[in-house]
Amino acid sequence: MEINSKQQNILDAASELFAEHGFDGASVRAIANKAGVNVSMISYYFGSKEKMLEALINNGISDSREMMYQVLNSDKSYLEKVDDLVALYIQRIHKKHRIHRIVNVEYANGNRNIDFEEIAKQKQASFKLLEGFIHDGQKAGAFKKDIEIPLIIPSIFGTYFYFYDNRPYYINHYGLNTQKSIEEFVATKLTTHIQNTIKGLLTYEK
Amino acid sequence: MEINSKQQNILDAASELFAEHGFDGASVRAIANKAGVNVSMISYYFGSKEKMLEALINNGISDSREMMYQVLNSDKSYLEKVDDLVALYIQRIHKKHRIHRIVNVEYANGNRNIDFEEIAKQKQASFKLLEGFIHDGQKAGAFKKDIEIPLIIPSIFGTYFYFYDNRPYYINHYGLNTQKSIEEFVATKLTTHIQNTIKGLLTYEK
DNA sequence: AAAAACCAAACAAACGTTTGATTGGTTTTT
DNA sequence: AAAAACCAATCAAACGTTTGTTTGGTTTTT
Repeated sequence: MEINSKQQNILDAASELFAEHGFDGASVRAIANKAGVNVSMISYYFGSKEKMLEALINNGISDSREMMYQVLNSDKSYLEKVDDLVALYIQRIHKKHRIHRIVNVEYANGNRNIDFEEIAKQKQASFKLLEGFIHDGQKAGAFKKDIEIPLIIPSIFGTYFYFYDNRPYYINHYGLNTQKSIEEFVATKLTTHIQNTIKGLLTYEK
Repeated sequence: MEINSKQQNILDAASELFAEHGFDGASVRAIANKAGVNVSMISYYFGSKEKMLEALINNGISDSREMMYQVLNSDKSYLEKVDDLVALYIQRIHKKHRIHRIVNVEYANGNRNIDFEEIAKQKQASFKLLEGFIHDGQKAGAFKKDIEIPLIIPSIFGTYFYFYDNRPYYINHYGLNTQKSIEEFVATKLTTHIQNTIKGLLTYEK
């Protein structure tokens, strides 16, 4: 499905309102209003509210394998690659945090009949890449044995999302008054924290 | 506000449906139906749907300081205390994961006018305890310097929630076919993973 | 002039809430 | 101790509003 600029306006508005209020909490009228179009345009362009959500998801998620390859095939050390990988993950998820949030919620409750197969495939492929990298690092002696690899992604993305969900608290705690200062915090302190967490996990021996 | 058994039935039903479908996605009729009461009982007992949510939250969240004291005042080593602390966190959050999920969502979007002050106070007190513990461990040389302490909680809770949100994936990956096997996985592999993550974070030197 | 884009209005369905009546049991008055 | 008053609990029905979607017609683009 190709998306023209007006359709993109609608998807952008929907993305913001879905992320903020949830699918059920964001009415088509509110979305149309925010996008500056007539309510009926949503059905006209997408068929229904639910299909609009599907279009939103399919348009928003992009493959990350290409960029992972670049990181993994550099000539840096294993631990430096961990840093780069985490930074890449956070950067990508933060850029599209609204859509990731929506996908997460809708995937978790499974109420909408949306096809998540394509996303599941990408996740699986991305995981295989990560798994191979960890195994290589273990063989090379850079990482310890006994790592629960499937739980690494939750540690990275989960930390980010929990931080983001509790933004009001951290904005107050760190004095992040502008959008820019939040961006900076994510790119620096939060990213560094997660990098240290993962490097610690991969090297920590009881 | 004191809660009788019938009111508790309603809150239990609401807890399940809110966690599954979100506040807007769970209708009062569905909740009343699940609880086996008449629709009007919700307004009758709680005043409104939103006030029921407030009662649900206030009744569900319990103070964790007492149990934290016990862990922190034991005669174990710093790293053993980290293990105990993480296990305590996960155990408590998992026991009431529905309510924690709801609180997280509603706190994040801030659409409902619910008073989160009491919860914020508990979080802050709990954080101060953790912060003191980390500082002590740093002085004792058990933990490294330069730890972003406010981000430790996101690393613990975030990992758990991301895992829980993506249950379908992990159920398939680990073959967790029964509720019991999920409970066991959370108490063993997931808890161990998070313990290792935090211990790694606290001791990892670049 | 045919096709695509757009819109105000209307639609049935679902929403949270309120209503007025009824119940069964307790308290107060006679 | 019988009669009257009272009460919380419960219910089906209806309230006004909002929901997502469709309609029929107009405007704009090709």
